[in-house]
Amino acid sequence: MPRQPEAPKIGDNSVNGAHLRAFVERVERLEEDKKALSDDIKGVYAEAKGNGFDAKQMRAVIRIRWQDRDKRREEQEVLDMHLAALGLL
Amino acid sequence: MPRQPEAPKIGDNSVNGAHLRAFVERVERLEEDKKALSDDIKGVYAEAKGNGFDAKQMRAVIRIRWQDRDKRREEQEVLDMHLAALGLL
Amino acid sequence: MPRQPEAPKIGDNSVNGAHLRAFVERVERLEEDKKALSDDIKGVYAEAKGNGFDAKQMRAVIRIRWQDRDKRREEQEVLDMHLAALGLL
Amino acid sequence: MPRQPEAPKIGDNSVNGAHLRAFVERVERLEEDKKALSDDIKGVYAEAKGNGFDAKQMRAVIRIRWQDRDKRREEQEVLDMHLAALGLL
DNA sequence: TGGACGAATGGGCGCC
DNA sequence: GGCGCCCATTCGTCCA
Repeated sequence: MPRQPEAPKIGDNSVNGAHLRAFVERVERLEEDKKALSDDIKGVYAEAKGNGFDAKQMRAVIRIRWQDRDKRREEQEVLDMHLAALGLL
Repeated sequence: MPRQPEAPKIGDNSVNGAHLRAFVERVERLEEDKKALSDDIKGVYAEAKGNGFDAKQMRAVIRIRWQDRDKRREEQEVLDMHLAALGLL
Repeated sequence: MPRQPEAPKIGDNSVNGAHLRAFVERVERLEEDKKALSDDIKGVYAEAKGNGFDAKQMRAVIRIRWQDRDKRREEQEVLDMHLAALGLL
Repeated sequence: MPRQPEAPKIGDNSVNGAHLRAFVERVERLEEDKKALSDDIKGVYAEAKGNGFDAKQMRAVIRIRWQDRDKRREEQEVLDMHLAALGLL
């Protein structure tokens, strides 16, 4: 018998609601922080623009650097997989 | 003559580069924090799921509450405008 | 007066319907071809698996090679942008 | 003794590598074709849009027709099974 | 207003 | 055979 997560039960409404509310509020709080960071980032771009830099260029640079990091990590993974496949890890 | 921000000049390369680098790194730092928050949010959804709540529903709830807040604020603004128009504010 | 694309007019129903149908059928045909390719790809992975290769590893390799190509293209773009910013392009 | 596919052996590296490379390139080729088709599909949607049709609606239509086709096929299968059960097929 | 970006949904896949 | 993860596509939002 598949044990799906308990559906909300009558009688548990209030406690359940409180539980749900807590989760919802945690998410909302985090989302607010996230939005604040987004605004900060925009601010930095605006400041950079005021100093003669182009946002498009900056984004391109950042993307490259990001890809570099990702690529390094992934290459490491591939290497590990190959080593593991050879029984050397 | 409209004074648009100075384009990068040859000869300023090093100082300019340092300047650009600073902006780039500030953005990258903020982006990392933002990503961390995104992950936290996912964590909360996962935890909620483990307690029998559905992420999709939660998102719907959060969207509604968000709209409500916006609506309230807007209504407050309208009210303030009316009061101001009546010289009561 | 903003000229938004003509809304379907009463009386044009049949011609309009024929027009829409033509677009829909073109998309459907292309989607079928695409699905066929997806199946081919699965076939190749299956064949490779039959020869002792692991799909996960292959995917990792392909992803890396793909990133390489992308990265090259993007770096070229960044270079072009920098050159353009210096008035050298 | 169950003959599971040979794991890559040390000493077979080069031939193995060539083999793997062949599979990888076949996949990459197919993926490119697939991407080309995706782009074609986008092109059709763009063209339709230019003729006043909405992509979202078109997608809905296509989805419905797809489901219909599936349903028809399934019903046909059921019918065939019944006919076969009656020795009429 | 169209394009770019991030988030969200749905489907495919392997694991248990 | 169900479950959770991962990827592809799609949808909404923001900026130019």
